Amino acid sequence: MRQLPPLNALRTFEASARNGSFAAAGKELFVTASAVSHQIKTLEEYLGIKLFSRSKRTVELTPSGKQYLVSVKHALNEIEVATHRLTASKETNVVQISVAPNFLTRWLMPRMSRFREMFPDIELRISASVGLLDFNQSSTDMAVYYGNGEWDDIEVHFLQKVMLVPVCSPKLLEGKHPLRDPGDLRNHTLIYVSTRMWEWENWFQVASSEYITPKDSLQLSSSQLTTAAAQENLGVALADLTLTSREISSGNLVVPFNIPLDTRKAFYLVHQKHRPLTTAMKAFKEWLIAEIQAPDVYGVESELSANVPGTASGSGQRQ
Amino acid sequence: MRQLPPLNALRTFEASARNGSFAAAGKELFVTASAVSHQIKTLEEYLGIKLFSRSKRTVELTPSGKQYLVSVKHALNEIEVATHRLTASKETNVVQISVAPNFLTRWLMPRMSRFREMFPDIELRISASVGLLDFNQSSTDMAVYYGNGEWDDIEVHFLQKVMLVPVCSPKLLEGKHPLRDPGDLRNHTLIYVSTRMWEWENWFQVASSEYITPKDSLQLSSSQLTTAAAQENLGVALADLTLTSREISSGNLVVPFNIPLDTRKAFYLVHQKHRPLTTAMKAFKEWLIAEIQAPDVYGVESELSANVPGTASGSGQRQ
DNA sequence: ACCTATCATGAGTTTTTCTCAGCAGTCTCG
DNA sequence: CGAGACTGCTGAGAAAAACTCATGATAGGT
Repeated sequence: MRQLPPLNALRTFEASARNGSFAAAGKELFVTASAVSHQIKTLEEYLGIKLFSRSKRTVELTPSGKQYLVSVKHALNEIEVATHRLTASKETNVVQISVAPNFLTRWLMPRMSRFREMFPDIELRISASVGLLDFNQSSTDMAVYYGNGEWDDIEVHFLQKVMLVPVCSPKLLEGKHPLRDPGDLRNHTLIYVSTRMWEWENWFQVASSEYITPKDSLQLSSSQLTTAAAQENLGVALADLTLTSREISSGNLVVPFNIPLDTRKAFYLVHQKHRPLTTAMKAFKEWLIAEIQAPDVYGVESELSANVPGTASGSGQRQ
Repeated sequence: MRQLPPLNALRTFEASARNGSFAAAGKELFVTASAVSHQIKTLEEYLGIKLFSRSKRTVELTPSGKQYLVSVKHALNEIEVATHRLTASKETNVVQISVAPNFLTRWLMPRMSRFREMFPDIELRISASVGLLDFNQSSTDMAVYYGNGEWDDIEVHFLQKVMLVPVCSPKLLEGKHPLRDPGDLRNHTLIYVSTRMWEWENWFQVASSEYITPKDSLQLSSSQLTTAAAQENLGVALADLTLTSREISSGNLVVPFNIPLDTRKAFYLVHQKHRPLTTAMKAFKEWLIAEIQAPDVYGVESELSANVPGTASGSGQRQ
């Protein structure tokens, strides 16, 4: 048997806290400020704890109130999302997708137009976000995660491995410090993603070379920025081969050493378990899977051979 | 502005679903079955969706109802836990702890009496559980997790690394297939934890030996069982040195090769972020940290040398 | 100093929720 | 087979909860 507080009072509490005022909360709930005051009083009496500290003109949450609000907000939000999901037509043609930023800008965005051609009726609402999300707390339908694929309580579908290779601007190769073997990197700036400092170290291991302390190093917060920095001739970064295929084939980036580091991480398409997919969701999922298995439009593989050591300097002519 | 369904009706809905009957739900809520019926009807009208399918004598959840129930239950549970946490005296001397099974039985249990001596007033309520838990959904105060320490939104405190070494019964060494170097393991049964099949392979890598296909293999579901199986002379298992120190020093288990595999995983003490700890919680946390740093009571380190290759057969005399 | 905004409180009103009574269907057991 | 025990639905009236209004108090802005 459950022991629950007066639930309607919780709704009033949450609105009051959010608005920072009983009067404002009353307006939102279409009742008078007096009604709000009564409700809060009831709740406080039930709990035996003051949730707001009153200073005759303004109200402010007490520490207990703040703590309680977090959970109440979370719970009400879940109810709201669940109710909306239930009420919303089963056959909407809108799909809300949250995508790992790098995958979004370098893979999905360039292919969006192809999806829209195939499914002009389906509206994709895309947002970028790192890390996991709680499907019970957001109205997001599906997501593209970056990681090792080990997540609980969600349906996971493998999309694509992430293999890192060093990339740099073609100009870098024209400088006085050539890149003939991995050890030559000591004369260059290594660009790190600050949360994944170990990647360069691992790469040197794979390249059967000792880890070198680079001339300079540059730390940036995301792989998007490191790739951009490499392109701006700021040094050498580690980037995924597939995701940078456009820059490589256009000659904006070159691969001085075609030695890939297997990060053991990948991109995955995920969605809620036990949830029947709408037609639109199914269409997106199937398109994504088919598209990712299709041969690369930009033909990296063939181009790449022109950018590996030996012929690398030749590719610099374009830029 | 929020768009919430009638919240009291949700409480009734949840109780009805849980009890599988309006009458039973009524009893639980101290109202008549009629009141329950009215409430459910109101909710269904609000949603525009039937939650129960009525068959004139019994009610059953519709698919939509089932789906909705999951979220409603989750949300109400969170409210209940939060309310209870708020209401409960700030200075209770009860601490609820969820502990990884292997750590519980092999480390915490043997030391519990020491804690009780030091803090006779504090009552520990301990349960074993694998994987993560949601502190917003359970009244657990703290937990000991096994993993890589990368968890979001919780306070994490490192306790102890997990280093795996092969262990077996001393009798095994007396058999006709001695264990002189890792390759000799091909003549024995290797015991695996079924969810962590790769550990043996990694160990052979560390032991600079090729991965061998063992004579037999045995898969068990937890490291508790694999250790027990090794002790029962069923083969060779990988076990954590610290956690099996008692068995090793008592001679029930021996370490044929003192080559540890660093699993990169460890035990961590975790609790909610931003939550002020009670005195009892602080006491347990500090005791645990101090205890884990204290020199091992069973003096494994000194004993161990007697159980490594060369002198290993000698340790078999005890058992 | 005065006007306005905000909140508390208690009495009275409105709205919501609950009970009761009656009806109907179904399962059980003698 | 049929009476009795359950279970659920419904509508009307009763009970409870929620809301409004009036009043008072206090603080901030002008």
